[in-house]
Amino acid sequence: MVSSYRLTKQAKMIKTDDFSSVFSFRKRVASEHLIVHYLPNQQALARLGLVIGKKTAKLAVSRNYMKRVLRELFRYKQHEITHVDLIVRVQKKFNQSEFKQIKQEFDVLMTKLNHKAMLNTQKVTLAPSAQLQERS
RNA sequence: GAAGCUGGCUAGACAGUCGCCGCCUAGCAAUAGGGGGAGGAAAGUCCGGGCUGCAAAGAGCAGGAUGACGGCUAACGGCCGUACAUUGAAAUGUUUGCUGGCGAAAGCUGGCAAAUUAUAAAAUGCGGAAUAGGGCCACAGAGACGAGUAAAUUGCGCUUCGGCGCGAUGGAUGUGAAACGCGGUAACCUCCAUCUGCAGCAAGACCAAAUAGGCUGGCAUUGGCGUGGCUCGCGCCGCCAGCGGGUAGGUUGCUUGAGCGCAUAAGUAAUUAUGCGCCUAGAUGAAUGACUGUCAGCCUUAGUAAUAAGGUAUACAGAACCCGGCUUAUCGGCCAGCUUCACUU
RNA sequence: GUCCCCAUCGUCUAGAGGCCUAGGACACCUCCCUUUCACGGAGGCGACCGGGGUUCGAAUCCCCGUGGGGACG
Repeated sequence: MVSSYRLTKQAKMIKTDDFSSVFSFRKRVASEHLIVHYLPNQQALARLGLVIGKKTAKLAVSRNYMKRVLRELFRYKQHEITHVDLIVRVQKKFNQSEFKQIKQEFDVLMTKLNHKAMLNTQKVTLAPSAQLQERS
């Protein structure tokens, strides 16, 4: 167990290529407010990308709040998540009164994802074509 | 004290745990310590500037903006003062009606309702055009700015004595406006005065990497491009269109500025001058968050009240080069001032 | 961030101050035609994005907002 709960810059996903590769992997888990896309990566940590469109919340304040909350939740859980690239999409907007529900949803999603990703990594190691796709 | 207004300030506070983004110090580094970290509107992008590039942006036209008068300002379509117009209180006054008390009566004194005038504080709006010119004015009406009509009165002339012709007058119908007053409309064109070159930090500068100096078609020094309206001027020398291909990294611009606070002086005020003190965000897939406790706040319940218990985590909303305004959104709280009325001394 | 554009029945649109109680097409509703449906015919329902201003009079002109869309190095 790593002692620090720091969120480093390496754990952030920035480039468009990363985002599109995760989306093209076409695996996801969802709850009422959130959709999480994921792709197992070769690095020693989990990486996070956030997508919150103007459609879900019109105000910049609420969009920024949602980003902060999701980043915070990821920060607490980052060492319990297997090494995947995550993209969290917000499907339905939430505010401060719904924080506890969001936290619960996030935890449930992460345990689900860990479970699924374990299965997937086994498949990936078996199938060489998926590795090729990842290298490209 | 009540009513109606105007202006300003603030935008929950404190403590703790885990984190985010710059800066400074130490360190090879990991990291550690210190200190800082959203707003009054950061918003809309409606105006005005600074700054940067285009020639130090140079001339003219076109286009655009503004418009009482005076002032303030870096500038403004902003602000302040004055004048004019419109609006503006059941608080007061006045009138009318109903009704009560006191009184022999004259009368005095209330209550309710309705109507209405004048206004206060305050809010909103503002150029000229019979005398520069053009356009438009539906319906109604004889007639919409050229002219010209029926009845009435009256003057003159003619008369077959029934009237007819010409001129003048005020008035009628209908109209937003009128019987000639050279109307109304310039938030229709235009004219007058003042201002105005264009683009915007994705401006611009530097570094690195890569591509290219390819192909096809067209025009070519009386030409083309750069200033994205035009002409001249100035600068550069191939240019334009299509096809194909390649980048879309980093540093800087980047926060000390028409800056903020206090005091004094000038001015009715906006504002200005002087002195002293202070440094107050600089992200770039975009930093301020989450949780806990106490006290405020709000809601509900109990209680005459003080208060107690429970809940809610709190308006509008997040800097992106920087300022001055305007407009729009907004839960509350505090302070100051103005007007009218009532009461006390 | 900066710079632009648009808004009219449920949909696509016409409308350059008075002819607008806003026209047309498709859609919807009712009736007729048909044994019935479709086609066709007749009628109806239904809108100027919101608020101010200019004007005698605004869908139209001016200002402020709301919503939607676009472009960039």
